Amino acid sequence: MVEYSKDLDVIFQSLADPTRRDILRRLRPREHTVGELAQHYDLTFAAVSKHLQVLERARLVRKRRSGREQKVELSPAGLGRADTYLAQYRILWEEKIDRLEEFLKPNK
Amino acid sequence: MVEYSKDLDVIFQSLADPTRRDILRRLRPREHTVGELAQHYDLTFAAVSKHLQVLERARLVRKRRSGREQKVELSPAGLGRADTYLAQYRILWEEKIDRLEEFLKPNK
DNA sequence: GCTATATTCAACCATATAGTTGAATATATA
DNA sequence: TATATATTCAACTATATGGTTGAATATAGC
Repeated sequence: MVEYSKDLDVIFQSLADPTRRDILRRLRPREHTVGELAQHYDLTFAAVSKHLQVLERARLVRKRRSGREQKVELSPAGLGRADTYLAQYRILWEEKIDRLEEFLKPNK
Repeated sequence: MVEYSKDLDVIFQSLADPTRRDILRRLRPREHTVGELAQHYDLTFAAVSKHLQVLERARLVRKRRSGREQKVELSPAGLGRADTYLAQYRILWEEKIDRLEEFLKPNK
């Protein structure tokens, strides 16, 4: 009865947390190690590590080992999936905004 | 320390539930009453009503009373906000896909 | 091999969330 | 006004989530 798409559950759930969104923001320009990321938050290392696991399950980030560190980078998979989902609704709200602009336009 | 944006918390939290995404899908072509929506789910009326409250707080839907019914329709506000957020990352994953296409292209 | 550094795992706790049931409210109609 | 229909509210329950602490694992370097 419900179009059940577990991947969207996990992706949107991941995006619903401000610390996780902040991690994504930091990863935008470049990859970071887990430790580098952890420094910026008033949380335990373990808590940040768990946030990264959540982001990884959602395929919003990827990790790869580099010596004793783990390098974390953005992954386009999850972000693309979320974006594709919202694209279904994009026409709707763009058209509403168009109508608003039309309404605000003085004349012609 | 964290770019805290409560509206995105609420919007993505709303989108993380399959029943709520299904409700949005049903509202795409036209508005529905709460009762019409509730019919489609194996949940109590109250449960569906609560899902709608969550969607409303996220400004993903709007309700307006019409006699003893409540008409529910999509609201562009929340959807637009989520879409704008993801747009920051769109370049990233589109460029990754471009690179993939480039890689797959036979030659030239 | 021993020790330090980087990260994860396991167990636990508090709070939030999705669901229920039954009562309350709002409106339409006889 | 009384009754039926549509919806929400309140109280409660079970499970999920975000956090902690302390132990475990993996790798680097002496």
